[in-house]
Amino acid sequence: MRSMRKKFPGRKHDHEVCVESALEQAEALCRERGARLTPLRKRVLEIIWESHAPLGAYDVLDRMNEGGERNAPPTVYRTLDFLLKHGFIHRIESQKAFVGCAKPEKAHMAQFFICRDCGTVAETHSEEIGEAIEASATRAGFLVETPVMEINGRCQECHDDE
Amino acid sequence: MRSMRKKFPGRKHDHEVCVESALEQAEALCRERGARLTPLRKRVLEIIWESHAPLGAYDVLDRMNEGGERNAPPTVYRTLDFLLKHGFIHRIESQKAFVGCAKPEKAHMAQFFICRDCGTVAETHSEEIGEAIEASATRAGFLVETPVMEINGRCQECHDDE
DNA sequence: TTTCAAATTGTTATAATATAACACTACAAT
DNA sequence: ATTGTAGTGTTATATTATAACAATTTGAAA
Repeated sequence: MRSMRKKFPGRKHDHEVCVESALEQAEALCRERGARLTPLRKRVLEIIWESHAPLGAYDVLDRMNEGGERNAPPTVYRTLDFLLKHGFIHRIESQKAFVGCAKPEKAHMAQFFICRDCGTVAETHSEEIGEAIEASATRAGFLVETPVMEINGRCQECHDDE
Repeated sequence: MRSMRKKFPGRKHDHEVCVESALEQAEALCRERGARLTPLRKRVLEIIWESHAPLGAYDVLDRMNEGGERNAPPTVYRTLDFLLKHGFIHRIESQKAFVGCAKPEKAHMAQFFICRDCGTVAETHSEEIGEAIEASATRAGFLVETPVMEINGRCQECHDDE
């Protein structure tokens, strides 16, 4: 079944649908939670979702200010904090950059596969990895809270290209 | 077998032995590789090994300059790059900090268990986790190169303390 | 509706982390 | 001794992130 391989957001998936659905999910979750997805926050989320490659805080800021606005760093960092807190985005530690979250509805242990060529990040939620980590942690007497798993390498499309 | 639990560097393990052995290993590997463990590099490695908690670049710099020296940031960053390249230290991405490597002899996929209370980092090399990641990567058509696994939580000693 | 408290956003300044660029020195091989 | 390379010193600056406080907006109570 070829399509099973396609965990990675392909080069020509319908990205508009992808963004719209992310924004709608965020709206719905904010409504549920009594949080406010203000125009500023919605705009930042939209900017981050413009691609599946992580975007640095100052890149987001530049995009926000393209129309001549004068937003300053604290504005973007505060907004990113809000989006992080609600699980709408993730921070990719190894890149100091932010990417949309594919499963914002509940906190979860995620793995990020990051392609060094195209920069695309795919998020997975493997039970198997989760269990392996728990097992390893237990042996060390360790209580897992927030694991960071960023697996750098090359995606199918990029190594097909050579 | 109680001692099996002790993957974590305990509060009272013999840390001098720990540091000395790390320095000796680095010396030996440099000899093998025709690399030079200069006094500067040795000193930085020693500083990083002073504890099992990761140390920021500027903390290292401060330690280097305690005797009135005037080393500047590029000096420490260059030295850290050398130590990273040879696998003598790791960078903990989620903390922008550096910690000694327990297995410098060859490149390896490692997991870091990081205690949020005492800051201690324990390095493990679980086959099981490695295999789970490879399996997940294969399903996504992904070629793993350098995974970053930083598992934040609490170590045994710290949650025993409450 | 008015008013108030809390949340959000704006603004200025600065902290913390990291690198570029170029000068100088030490060392090892001829 | 000469010379090329690796290592170190030095100055300046880039990049990422936050502190502190002011102004504004908002939603709900009075």
